Amino acid sequence: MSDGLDLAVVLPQLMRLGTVLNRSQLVERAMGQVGLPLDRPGLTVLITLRMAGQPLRVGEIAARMQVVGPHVTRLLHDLERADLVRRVVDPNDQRARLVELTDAGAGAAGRYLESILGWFTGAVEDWSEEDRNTFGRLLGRFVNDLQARVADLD
Amino acid sequence: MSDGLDLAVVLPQLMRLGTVLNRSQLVERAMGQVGLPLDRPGLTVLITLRMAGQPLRVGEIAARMQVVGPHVTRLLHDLERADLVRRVVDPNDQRARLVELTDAGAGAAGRYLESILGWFTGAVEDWSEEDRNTFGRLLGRFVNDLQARVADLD
DNA sequence: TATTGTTATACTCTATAACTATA
DNA sequence: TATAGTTATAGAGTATAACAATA
Repeated sequence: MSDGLDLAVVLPQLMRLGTVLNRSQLVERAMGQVGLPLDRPGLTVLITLRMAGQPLRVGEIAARMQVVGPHVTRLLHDLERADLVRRVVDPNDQRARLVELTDAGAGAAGRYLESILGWFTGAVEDWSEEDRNTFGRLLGRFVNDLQARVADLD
Repeated sequence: MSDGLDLAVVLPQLMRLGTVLNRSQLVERAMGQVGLPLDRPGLTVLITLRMAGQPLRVGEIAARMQVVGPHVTRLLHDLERADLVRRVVDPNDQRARLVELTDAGAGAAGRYLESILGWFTGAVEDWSEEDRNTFGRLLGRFVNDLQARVADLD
């Protein structure tokens, strides 16, 4: 009932969750369904752009992915060669580049998102609507609290 | 209120959670507090053994970490050189090795766990006890359901 | 012949440092 | 001088393949 007891239960769950999300062949499976082979971080770029709903600067993509700039540059190189994204000069700042999805890229990102969403749907489809809502609310709060603490470390 | 809507909210949260858990300097900070520098997967081995509460075979450690055997062998090499674990032949099977924590290893694992647990404690210390319990319950169910689905893919 | 673990090697992902170009 | 991005290089983490020892 105390904090310590709760956390002793929650922590292993979180570790397992991290493993499930990162190490399972979830992304590879989605690639099979979508039929467009891509490396994982490249797919993350695509999904980041898709969820943003607008072109983003290279630096902004890096910030949202929580990786470092040069890494994104390399990923964009491959995505551009595959004609999934396009780099255009930011009209407001000649130094910056705006990265936008091509039609092919937007389509692929959408299908990937659909595939991954569908996979998660199965995990909660037997839940009551109340449990789903409660879980979504508490999970959001938890992630926010964790992120705030991470931010404090800087 | 529909499945799709819930998931559209939950999925980004999960992605953020994965980032927080993996990419934040959580482990590095714990190392600073504990004062024993270690690489992340090596620490995972230590914690895996500590949570098991008993010596484990190399293969069993790999299974729990969801990595491949040879990788664990390499990690154990370093941990053994640092006198944190010890490999003994399994009396029941001469092929197998039982890996056990040394006193130093058990101490370090305990301090690491304490440090990391303490960090998470802060994230939920303002929550009501009911919310904490509910969250723990639903999170456990969610992870179980996800893992079951992952297992089905094999 | 199947299983446990090890060695050797290669691949994926990400970071750091040095640089170019605009501001 | 500071900022946006790129290029080149290095490092951490993990996988695959080939092998040795025991079952």
